[in-house]
Amino acid sequence: MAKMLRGATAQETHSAILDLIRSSGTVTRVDLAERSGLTGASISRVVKRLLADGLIIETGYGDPTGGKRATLLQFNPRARHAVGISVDTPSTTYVVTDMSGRVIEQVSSRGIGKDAPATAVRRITAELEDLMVKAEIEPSTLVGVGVALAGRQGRGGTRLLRTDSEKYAWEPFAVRDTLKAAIDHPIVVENDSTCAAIGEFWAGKIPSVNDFATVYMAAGFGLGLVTNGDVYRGSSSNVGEIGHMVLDVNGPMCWCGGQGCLESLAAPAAVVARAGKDEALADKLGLRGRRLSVRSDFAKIARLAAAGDPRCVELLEESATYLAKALLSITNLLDLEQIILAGPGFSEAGDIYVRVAATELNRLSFVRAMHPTRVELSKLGPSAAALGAASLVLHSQLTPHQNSRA
Amino acid sequence: MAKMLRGATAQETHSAILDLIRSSGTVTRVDLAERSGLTGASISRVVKRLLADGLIIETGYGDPTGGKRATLLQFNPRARHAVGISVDTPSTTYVVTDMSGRVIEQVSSRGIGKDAPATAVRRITAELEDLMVKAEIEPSTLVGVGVALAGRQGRGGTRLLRTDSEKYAWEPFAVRDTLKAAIDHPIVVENDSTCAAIGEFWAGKIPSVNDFATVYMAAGFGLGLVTNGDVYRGSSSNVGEIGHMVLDVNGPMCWCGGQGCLESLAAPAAVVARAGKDEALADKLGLRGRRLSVRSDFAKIARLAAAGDPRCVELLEESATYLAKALLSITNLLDLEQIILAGPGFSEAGDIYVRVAATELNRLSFVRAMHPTRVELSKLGPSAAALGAASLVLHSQLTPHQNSRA
DNA sequence: GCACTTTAGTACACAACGTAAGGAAGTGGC
DNA sequence: GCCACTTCCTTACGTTGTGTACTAAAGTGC
Repeated sequence: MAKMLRGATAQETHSAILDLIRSSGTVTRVDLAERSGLTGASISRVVKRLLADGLIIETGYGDPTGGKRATLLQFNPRARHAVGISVDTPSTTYVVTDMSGRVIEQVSSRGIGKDAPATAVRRITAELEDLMVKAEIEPSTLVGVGVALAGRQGRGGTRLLRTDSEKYAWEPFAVRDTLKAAIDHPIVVENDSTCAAIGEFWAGKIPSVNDFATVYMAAGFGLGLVTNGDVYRGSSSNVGEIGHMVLDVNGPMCWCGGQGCLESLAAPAAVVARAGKDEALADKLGLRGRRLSVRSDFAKIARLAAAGDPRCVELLEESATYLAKALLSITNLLDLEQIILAGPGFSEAGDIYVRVAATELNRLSFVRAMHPTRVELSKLGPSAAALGAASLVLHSQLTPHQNSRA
Repeated sequence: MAKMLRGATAQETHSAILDLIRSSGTVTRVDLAERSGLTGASISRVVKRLLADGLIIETGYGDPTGGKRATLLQFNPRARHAVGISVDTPSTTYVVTDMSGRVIEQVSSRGIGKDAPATAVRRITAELEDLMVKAEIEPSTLVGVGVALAGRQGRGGTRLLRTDSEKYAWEPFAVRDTLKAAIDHPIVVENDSTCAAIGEFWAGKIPSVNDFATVYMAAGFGLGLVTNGDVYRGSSSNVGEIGHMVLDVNGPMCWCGGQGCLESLAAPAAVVARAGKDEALADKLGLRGRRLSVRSDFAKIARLAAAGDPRCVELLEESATYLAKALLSITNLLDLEQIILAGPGFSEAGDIYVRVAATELNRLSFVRAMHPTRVELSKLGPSAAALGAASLVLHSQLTPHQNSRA
């Protein structure tokens, strides 16, 4: 057991106040005192320091209320920067953000495909350095680098789940140490769904909800959890493997060895497979006689559904119904107030998933009598994971908890 | 937002150190300094205070190690007491414990049955006062009273789920305020599965696992979560409603409105119903032509199964398999290290459930490559919830977090 | 213009922890 | 038996961060 006790250090108080300023937009010192529970005197001291560090700025005076007008304080997003990288099979996305989570620069390159881990990491390192130069980021203003990937934390470090249409393999993937050696900044590695969750919390400005989940759909499903405003990691940082929740004990076999898993019933591959069995639809989509990427076929179906094609809508509603059942179970289990749908899988026809899930939750959730459970699409778009990875870094810098092995 | 910042107050530090002493059995001041991260000087101060309060005692000297021998410190469990009450339809259980969670006095009375809430609470209050006198508890040594019940926290306070064989009803049940008026001590109300979880953590001495769940089976299923050594409550203290997890999307209708819920497939009522359809078994159990308590019939089946009756074993294995699927989903979702089965439902043939669940988790869980997920029966017996309610009070007293609205 | 309000900052007290130093109790060498 | 050394524990004092009380600054309204 390392250090287990520590008073509210300057560091913690400073970041807590900074976080208050950030999330409030524009505030006065008096507001801060009220909301933080600290006295005006303490706020004065902390604010003085934050101003000196350039992390906040004074931006004028508030409306008169019968006395001296208050000085308005604002977060200064451009004082520091963060980088987020989403590593996935079809593509790698790099994002540079300021401290408000706003994207300053964004670059995509080809995914890691079938590259050996060492090769892939080397390329990522090089591309990251190029990006830093291109975005003209003063190295001293870089808070850290976050990496989102479809992987898990194992005993021997990070392991990546590589999906190759039909094949699934876990591979060791030492991103952290390699990047650490190349650039002298904190590196945080986290799985993509967790990144999406924290990104939503941070950049998506979830309105005052502290317990929510983000469902991330790419090749499969993942769930990221934010509880009490902090990432929930579980006993070994492998939270959120919902792809293999059992939804039909007598259902079809899944590659994981189970039966009736969410993934085998509702993931893009399942939808595409069903489409392939429908001759008319398969012709329409050009599926016959070839083997293309599941993800692009799924995107095609989703686009047709969004355009109103009844058969495609039906296919997605089927997938959405399975997902809704899983979300119902999860909501009952964790008493969630809000669920966000994020990731490339929802980018074309996420509305269908939102509608089906919201209906199901309002009809059957156990907590619906106490509070509603909202279901919404992510506003971050397909780069939610990369943006989330950057947010994770911001989060560790701007919130008082020490929440990452950085 | 109330107070959000505060340094490690004396209160917090004292309880953290006290908790260290309790969980260590016998320690020296030097041990405490090492494990807490505090310096010897600070430990001296805190220990002096704990000794003065009678919460710990000096019990001799350690082995010589080439210098002055260390003074051994021990937790003094009898310095304070806690009361736990489990409120359920068939019976009410009262437990008085010392601070180590050891039961000093235990009393059962008839359950609340069909009593009106006000009547039931009045009786509970009276019985509690009798118990206090009988157990000869000095009021000043009582830390507080914990209440476990199959209910939820609603907008209007606690609500109780009353099961009457076939009928289910939510009733307002103002335990807290009524008890508060009768005795001048902190009252903590929590649902039975959460109580069982924290009781297991506290009195069951879970060996150094901080993330685990307790499944509580009575009339239905509930799940209590302990994460980072603290109770996880979710957004409105209604965590753990696993009874209506969807396990079979095409399964039988459930009273909740859903289909294929865990409860309708695996709860005691489902097992008894299946037994009733087996003519030979129904005769053997004396089920025919009468309508008795589901719980006592289930207990009878479980006893026969424990004795080896093949048909009864089969019935319980079926129920256990459904539960195992639910636990598999939950383990994948939350990355659990340990699952404890507790409550009256497991008291006769819990072994069968343990065996089936452990097999399933080791075969299919996603985290099994990283760490095993152990499944064990509670060592607390059928009064797990009551003991847990008492533990909840101890927990709030002995751990540095303020974790209950007491 | 003067009383009052509200904001912001200063001076000092208090609480909790760390550092440094020393006393207390024991071991082992000569 | 004396002395050097080790380990445990306490006391005295410094540091840090917060609260309280007071004051200065800036504005409003009769």
